[in-house]
This record gives sequence, structure tokens and C-alpha cells, in this order.
Amino acid sequence: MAVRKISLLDPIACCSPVRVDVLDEEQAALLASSFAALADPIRLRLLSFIAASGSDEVCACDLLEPSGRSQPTVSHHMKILVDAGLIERDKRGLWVWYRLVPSRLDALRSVLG
Amino acid sequence: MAVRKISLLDPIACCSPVRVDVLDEEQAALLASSFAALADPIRLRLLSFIAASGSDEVCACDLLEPSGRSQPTVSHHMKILVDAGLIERDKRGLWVWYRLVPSRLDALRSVLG
DNA sequence: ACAATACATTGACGATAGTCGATGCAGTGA
DNA sequence: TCACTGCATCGACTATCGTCAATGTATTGT
Repeated sequence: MAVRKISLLDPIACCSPVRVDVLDEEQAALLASSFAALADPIRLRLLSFIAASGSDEVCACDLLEPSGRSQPTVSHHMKILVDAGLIERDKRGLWVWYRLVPSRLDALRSVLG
Repeated sequence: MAVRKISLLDPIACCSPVRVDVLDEEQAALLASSFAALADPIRLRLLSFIAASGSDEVCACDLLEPSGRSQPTVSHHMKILVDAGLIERDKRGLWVWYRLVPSRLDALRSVLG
């Protein structure tokens, strides 16, 4: 039998006699690490800054001032977002450019409903 | 001027010359604490267990065995989920019943897109 | 009143996260 | 080759988190 796609709020979960599978430990750990990337105010602001920039790429140098954190701290947070797959990193010359990965955010969104 | 509703993946953010506001510190802190409640595999499994239960309420006593954690640990995690507004707690007699708060999950979902 | 039950709280522990100064490393330009 | 720049990594510190044994609290039944 095929494993059903899990969604925490799948209508089937509350309306159907068919029992939806519970997240197994592996799925839960993967999802938890993704949400953990969103569980910090600085990272949320960095993400929204890129989303609100008006362009699809933002230079790392433009993230320091609005975040109000030191350069190593911002670099640390951006690495966490990249490792979570929420943003992509592109180094060109001395500068590093970041852009969102909408498909990853869509994936997380779908888990919530 | 009215403050625009923020959405990290608002189409306007990437396609329009109009600049979308960045999350302020207060908004970011609130959202981060909500995502933090989802940033633990045990809590995700507890949530999905309630969603997959087939009923809209689940007794706390039924959460111990599937979580594989001690009673104080499960109680601790459920408190975090309740404080985040993701589930509601209802004590009736000796037992405590939990149910999801879909509107809160919807709210988080809307932030991601 | 008393014992038993279901859950919450406390206290302590190791593990992990956020932060920044100092330093390292790669790319640039002269 | 050498100084400079932009970003990453390291090391250390503090704070918070996940965990459980022990204990507390509220409710039930006798």
C-alpha cells in the first residue's frame, strides 16, 4: 500500500474513517530542522528583507545594517537558512548574493495545511 | 498610510516596484516563537498524532506511548504547543483533552506564502 | 478521611543555539 | 607580489532547550 502524503491538517484526518499515518521519526526530524531555521527573529527578518527587496537577489553586504547584527552573526544565520534549503547562495567575485527558494517555503507551508 | 500585510512570499515582493515592508522586530519575535514550537520532532509527531487520530480530541494519556517519552516530557511539550496557541487544552475530571487550533496553523501557513 | 489516579511542576543535567572579537581565506586591483 | 576587501570560520561565553526522576496538585472513588 502506498504511503499517504502527510499533512497535519489534512481534511481526511478529521473527517474520514481512514486513519492517516502519523509522522515517523525521520520525517519529523527533517521537518523540525526546517522549522528550526524559521524559529529565530533575525532569520525571519533576513528572509523578509530579501522577499521585500524588490529584486530576486540581495547582496550579503546589504543585510548587515538592517539586521543590526555583526558580520559573523549574519553569516552564521545565512548559513543556517542555506543549509535548510530556504535560500540559495551565489558567490560572484568578492560578493555573495542570496535569493529565496520558493519551492521549499511552499513545501513547509503545505505541511501546515 | 496603512501598513501592508506582510507575507514572505507575497508576489508583490518579487514583481512589483512597490516595496513591501520588512518584518519589524516585534512581528519577527512573535512569528519566531510560533515556529519554535514546531521546531522539535516530538512536538511535530504529537501534533500529527492528534490530526491523524480520527477524532477532534485526544486524551493526554494516549500521547505517552506513541511519543516514546516520559510523562513529564510529554507534558512539557504539550504546554509549549498550548502556549504557542497551536492546540487547546481542556481538563475534564482526571483527564486532559487536546485539540488542534486550525486557525493558528493557517496563520503560520499564510506567512510562508 | 484516605488511597489511588492523571497530569503539572521542580530541579538538575548535558546538549545545543545565538552572539561577537579575532582570525582565516579567496578574490581584486595595482 | 602585495595590500585590500568581503565573507567564512574559530573560540569562547552565556542562555536556552530537551530530558527525566522526584515531588506536588487536583480529582475520583471508597
